[in-house]
Amino acid sequence: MTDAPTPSSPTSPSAKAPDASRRSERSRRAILDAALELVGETGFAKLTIEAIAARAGVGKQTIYRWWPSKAAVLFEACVPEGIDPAAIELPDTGDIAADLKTVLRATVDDLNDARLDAPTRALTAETANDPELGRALTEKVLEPQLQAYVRRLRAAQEAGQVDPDTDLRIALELLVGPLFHRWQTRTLPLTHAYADTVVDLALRGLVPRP
Amino acid sequence: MTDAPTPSSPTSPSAKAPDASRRSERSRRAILDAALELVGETGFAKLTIEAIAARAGVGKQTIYRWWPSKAAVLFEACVPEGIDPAAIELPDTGDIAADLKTVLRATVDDLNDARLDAPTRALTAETANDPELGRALTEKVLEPQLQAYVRRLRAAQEAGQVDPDTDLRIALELLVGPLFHRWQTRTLPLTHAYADTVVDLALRGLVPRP
DNA sequence: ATCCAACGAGACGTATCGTCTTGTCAAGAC
DNA sequence: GTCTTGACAAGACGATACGTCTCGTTGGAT
Repeated sequence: MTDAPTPSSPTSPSAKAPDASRRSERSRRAILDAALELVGETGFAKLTIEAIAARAGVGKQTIYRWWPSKAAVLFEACVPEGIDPAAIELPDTGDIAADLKTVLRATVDDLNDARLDAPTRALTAETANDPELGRALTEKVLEPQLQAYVRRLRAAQEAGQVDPDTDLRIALELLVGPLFHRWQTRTLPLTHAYADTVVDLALRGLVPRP
Repeated sequence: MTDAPTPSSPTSPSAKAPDASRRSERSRRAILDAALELVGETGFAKLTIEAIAARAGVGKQTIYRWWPSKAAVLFEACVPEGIDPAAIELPDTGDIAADLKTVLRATVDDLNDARLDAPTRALTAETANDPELGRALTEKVLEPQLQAYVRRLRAAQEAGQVDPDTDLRIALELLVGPLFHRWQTRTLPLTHAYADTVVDLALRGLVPRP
């Protein structure tokens, strides 16, 4: 925690400092691919660092050197690094209800996709034990998407389709919260019809009062 | 649920059938108490069967004999068996908005209570890897509460405070979904003010149209 | 061309798993 | 009152995965 490996950087909080410029991209990709394969085959609970290393044809140390946990590996495998948070944009046809239905239907499709569902559930669950992962997931994935909702809702607000006094952050949660709740609890199926109804109900609460 | 301990049932799918009538209630309580203590001290991830057994002064086999997983132990420790699902009732003062705010504020307080927060998060997370636990949690804890919401909303519907065409199951999710979303993602704090705003926004979408 | 840290491989000690064995004990059977 | 039975506490056991640590080897930086 307190020692600096290279004398040039005494402020480094972490113990060692591997040289990223010498890192093997080939090994990195093999590790991420192996992790994705294995999590699909055996699930996250049975996923082990040793199995990832074996499948990737890689020494265990190479994994431990660059990632703090198997969750971090899977996170990087699922979330491409080079996404620009500001580039995420919701459609804007001028009809807020139609646009929200389009987006929430797409979200429903994603959550029903087995390939995305398993890793997403695993990572979401792991945030309960791994606050650092939770922060990364929120910052890199969740918040950029939520901010896109806020921007779209603000446009609707300026167009007079949403009550000007409404807190858009809460408005957004009124839309995605129910979807998220059903997905997490598996109480009832996630369908396009459900997404549409949520939008209709939420919007009736968001439109300006006469 | 379906097995008979006496050898008269050869169709029992499981291997053995321990005799529940000879079970030691003393050991059972010691195990549940130890599990609760340890999960508070070290968290669910570091909770082990061996540690529970040691703390409880119990042989490991006694745990393996009666519970399938550490999650099942914690579940039983958190959820008293003798609760009547139908006995859960939301307040009904005739004012649906006030009643919902009362209940959601109480839920906020529960979720902010560290003693309840840790085990609840652990169990919720574990459902991603343990479908059986998820089913038990839904059936014994979640659904009884959600049904209480539905009953209260139906009363409001019959009193003309909620649109008669509204699907009450989705209405309920519009209320609890946002709370649940904030709790899970830890994006923003859960406050009474937030609960109130959610109720106001949701209800404006649920009131009958003029 | 040289250097050196990352690399693949895997040995190592530790921790926990879930099963199995042993002797003790209390409740029901006789 | 004695006998039988099965849960119990304790812990040995082999298996598995952890995270650290050598080993040579190798490929990118200079």
